[in-house]
Amino acid sequence: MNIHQFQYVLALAELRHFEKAAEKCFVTQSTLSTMISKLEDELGIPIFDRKKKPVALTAEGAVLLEQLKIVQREIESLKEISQEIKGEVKGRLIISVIPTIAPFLLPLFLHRFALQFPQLQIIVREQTTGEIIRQLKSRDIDIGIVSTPINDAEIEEQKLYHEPFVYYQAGKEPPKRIEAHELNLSNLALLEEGHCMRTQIIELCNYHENQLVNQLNFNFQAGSIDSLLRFVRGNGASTLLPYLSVYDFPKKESKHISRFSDPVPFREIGLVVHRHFVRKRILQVLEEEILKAVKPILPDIDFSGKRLSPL
Amino acid sequence: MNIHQFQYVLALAELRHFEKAAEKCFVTQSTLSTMISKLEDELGIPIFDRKKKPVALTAEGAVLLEQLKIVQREIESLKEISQEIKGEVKGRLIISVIPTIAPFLLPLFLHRFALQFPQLQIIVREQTTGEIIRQLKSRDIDIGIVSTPINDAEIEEQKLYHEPFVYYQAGKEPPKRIEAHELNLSNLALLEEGHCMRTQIIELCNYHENQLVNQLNFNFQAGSIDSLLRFVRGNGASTLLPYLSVYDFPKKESKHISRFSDPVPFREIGLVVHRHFVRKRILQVLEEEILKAVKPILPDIDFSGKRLSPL
DNA sequence: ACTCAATATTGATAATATCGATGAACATTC
DNA sequence: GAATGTTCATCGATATTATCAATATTGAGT
Repeated sequence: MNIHQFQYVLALAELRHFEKAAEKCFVTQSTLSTMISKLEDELGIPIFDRKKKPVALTAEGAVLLEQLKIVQREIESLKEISQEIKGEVKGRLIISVIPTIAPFLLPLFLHRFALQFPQLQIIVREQTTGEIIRQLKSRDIDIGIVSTPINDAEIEEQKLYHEPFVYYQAGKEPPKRIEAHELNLSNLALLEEGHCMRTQIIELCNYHENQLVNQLNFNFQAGSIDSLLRFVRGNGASTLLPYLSVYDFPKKESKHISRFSDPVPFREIGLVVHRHFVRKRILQVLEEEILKAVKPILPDIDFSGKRLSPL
Repeated sequence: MNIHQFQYVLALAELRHFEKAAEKCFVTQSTLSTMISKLEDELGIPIFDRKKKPVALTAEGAVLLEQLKIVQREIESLKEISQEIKGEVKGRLIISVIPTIAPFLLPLFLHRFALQFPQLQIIVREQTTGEIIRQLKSRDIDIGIVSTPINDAEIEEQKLYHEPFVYYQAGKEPPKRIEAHELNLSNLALLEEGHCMRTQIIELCNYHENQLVNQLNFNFQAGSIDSLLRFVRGNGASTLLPYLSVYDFPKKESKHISRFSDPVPFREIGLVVHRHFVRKRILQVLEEEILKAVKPILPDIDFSGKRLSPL
């Protein structure tokens, strides 16, 4: 039993073809075939059914595969820890950010962050919180930037900052300051289902015993803040926006913004990783860079003890 | 990099002596030395400081060792899963039971349980809940039998049964039935600190707003039910006992027992294992055997919805 | 029956884990 | 301070095994 055999099995399970799997592992088909057979013999269980059209996993093989993936990941972690210790940060890092953060936060820090790890291939995606958590658990992505808390035993959270919501009213100019409970909820437009910001805002309204009423006779499914804003402007509607999305609005646009007076509704933004994520240095630098970029921009509000935390 | 190298490092880290570690791994000292060096080279980090009198881990080595242990455990799990699939149950199983359960429950099922797995070497210990949880996490033991719930993300629980407490009064004969709130708390003796049953009983008393008063001018630290009972009898004191500890009392002793009338205070007993415990079949048979042994003995009380759950 | 595609097998070879023997470093003993 | 013992590293030889190229086998489709 050896580590290569594990890789061969994983490759074959993925590609379902001996030659292709062999190629992926940089060995010949004969080697792959022999080594997988040996592992099966040693475990005493056939992992693959070679009679099926494209080779398929046996029922038992599927169970073993799950454990093999775990073993493989832990061995990867071993290497990553070594690199961390040596101060080397190489390889590939996949960061996934929710759509109500990504377009505003990423430009603020990503470039400077990437410069610090020239050997690291950084891939950034945009996904909803649910997708991010799922993929963190399956270890398909490395780091998520979402609205915390998540409260999942498999996920570790690292608080970053609190981001206030602001009120946006198209058409007219709302007052500079507004109370949360006096929100005008007619024509309040929201993001489509699946975005945590939608849920947060609905809960915020319920908390103030405002009833959400959509007076429009049609429904628009906005998947991003940008798209939401276009809709709101085009229809004289209103909405809530996260602070970072409006901080660089041109003067003309700023007139449509109301800040909330105390207590300011806000959301908490944080980094999330799998419990077994080991590249602590990357996480630390990422946190530092984000905070360095965001702190001078965010308004200086004390959110401690405030209950209007997200979700 | 290979699996043997992992074992060599673990053995050396444990024994801190190349020859002894080599012996443990059934190889020569030269092999062990070479292979460990190779792993260190490949990782690029010295794991051991060979200049120290008995070889010592380097600071970095200590970090790597933790991950190596994880890898090793996951590979063990792979083998265990294979054996489970094949219906083979071999190897060693360590079960740890809290002292207020062990002497009464174990004789009821252990023999029959062991018979079902003739190839399994079963080791049973007695430890407090805290020790059991700690050792489950470090994977030094396999299964715990404790009073649940534990509520720990790393621990999985499996409810077994509810066990009522009874009241024991030395010296005189208490009534057959007693209400929880009319407990005579003077001279109520308890187990020493660290036993969950002690905590549970104290909470029970607080719940009924009884104040625990020890009128004796000395203090006895009882570490087991048996020792507690001897103390109680010798001093005309009283105490609460778990049902299984009194169900086979001789007639003369039974007279000192009061059962509680509804709502009966009770504790919940359950199996606990580490999240990554994979020998599901053992767990299932263990549960079956315990329930088979205990169900005919326990009184037929409906505990559903009762709030006096333990701790 | 023939052909093709996919996997298994075979025999040779290269890589490497292991061993026994020996060397080097260092502490202990007389 | 020379001798001895302990402990780990190193070396050359050997056994094991992973790998390869070539070929056989299997099964499905024509």
